Amino acid sequence: MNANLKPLTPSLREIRKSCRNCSLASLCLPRTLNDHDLDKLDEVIETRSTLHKDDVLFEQGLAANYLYAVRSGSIHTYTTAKNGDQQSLGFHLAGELLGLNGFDNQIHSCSAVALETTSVCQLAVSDLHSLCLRIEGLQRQLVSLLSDEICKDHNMLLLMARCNAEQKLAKFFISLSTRLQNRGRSASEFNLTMTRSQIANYLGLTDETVSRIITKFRQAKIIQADRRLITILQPKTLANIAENGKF
Amino acid sequence: MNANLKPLTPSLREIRKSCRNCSLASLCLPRTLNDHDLDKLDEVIETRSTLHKDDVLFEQGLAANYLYAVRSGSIHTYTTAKNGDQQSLGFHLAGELLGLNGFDNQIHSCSAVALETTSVCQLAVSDLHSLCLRIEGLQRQLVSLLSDEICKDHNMLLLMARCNAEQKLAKFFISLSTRLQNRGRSASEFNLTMTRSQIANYLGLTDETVSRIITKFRQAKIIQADRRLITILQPKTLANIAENGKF
DNA sequence: GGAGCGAACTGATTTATATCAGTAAAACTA
DNA sequence: TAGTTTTACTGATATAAATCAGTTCGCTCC
Repeated sequence: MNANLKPLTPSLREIRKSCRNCSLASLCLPRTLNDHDLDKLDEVIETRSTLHKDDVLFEQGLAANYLYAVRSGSIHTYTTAKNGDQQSLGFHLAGELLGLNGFDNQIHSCSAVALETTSVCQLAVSDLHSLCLRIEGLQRQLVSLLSDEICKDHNMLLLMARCNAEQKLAKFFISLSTRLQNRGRSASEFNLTMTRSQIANYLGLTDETVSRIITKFRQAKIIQADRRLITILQPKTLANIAENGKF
Repeated sequence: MNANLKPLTPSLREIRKSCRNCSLASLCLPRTLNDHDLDKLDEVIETRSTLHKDDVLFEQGLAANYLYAVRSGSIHTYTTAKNGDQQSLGFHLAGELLGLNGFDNQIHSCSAVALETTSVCQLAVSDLHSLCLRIEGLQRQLVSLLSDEICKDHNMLLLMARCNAEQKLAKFFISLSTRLQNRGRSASEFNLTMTRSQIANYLGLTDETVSRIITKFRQAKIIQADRRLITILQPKTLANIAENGKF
């Protein structure tokens, strides 16, 4: 192959600098942006070098200057209390944003760590603010995103306070399944990138309880669970458990 | 007294239309606003007629067109799940904002009801968006507010998942005390505007547990609690319980 | 290819909180 | 002001999930 020919797949450099070519654009970008606006965005969005498992994206207590979008892989966020207690806050999949808390040159209120080999885009908060003044509708989009995040947190509070362990796990699997499906992945079969302990912490349970519920679901043939590989066999039953807390 | 003299206290009409005269301005307005900017804000901020106990400010499922600030009194927000489960999301005191979720002409994801006679200011979301374009720094302030709200929710998740009943109550009293103090009220003595049931729901507990913990605190002389009137006798012990979960 | 290690699972037991079942005292209301 | 309702509290009991104590299964790494 002639080295002078433009390669069929875009070069790394081109990927780096083009939101237009990114398969995630429809997920993380405002729908209303025109070509000109996209160029403006492209100017300020950077791609971090690849993160490996356990690499830190940002750390609680340090300055929060960027908004991040997961391109591929997955990121775990968690907060640490004064007394050392840790609380998992979320698992962010490809196409999802993070860094929405601790905005505006403030300080990160949680840490973010890669669960696997992961690539992220980042956008300086200061750039974002000036872009909002130049791109019609971007401000509303941003406020909308933040507002959505608050709604998600409220749902999580409902889950924490009012759901039993089975409901929590059912809702967790459904959420993963739905989000993966929206990203064109299988809704019924997927690999978990987090440990049982991390799931337990996220749901306000212990490892043992998570294990037991998974076993219970497996025995009832609602899911298959071979280590990290999950297959949802009865989505309707799972949805029913998520609603009513028993089966 | 001559009726033609300007009254010393501003008329109701003046209060209604002037953020500058509002004692809450320093709490709910951006610090950086100059006189001219304040005039712009005054143009679009409205005051709702007084709400009485149990009056609905907004309802889950309906269009969310306003951002609200509590002028006096207190507001309870809660969300209702599909299966009818209710989860209390917060108690909003004078000077605090609400309506930060379900922004941008979306739909309210929670309901808001007055806990007592309450007066609120409201600002149309559409006005807010155009103001952001006209007032330097307001956009950052708004994003910052939303971002703070997310941090608060994350703290609440930590409380739900990792705190025992005593810790939850201790943190609840400390939060109220701190917020009231910031508003110039007593940090050690205050009247609750919510029932034990509402507190219990908010903290993910039952009424009985809340009653028992309050009794325990009272017997340990950490607080006095005469029905809704709370006096904090040992703030340090309370802070210690909030940290460590036992005393 | 076996040692070592962490992750996942399982069983026995404990415990914190929920649930059930009331009482008492405010707070309405007629 | 008597009657009713709501709110707060208390005791007895039940239970879901935590804790404690392992075992087993995959990996990683010499």
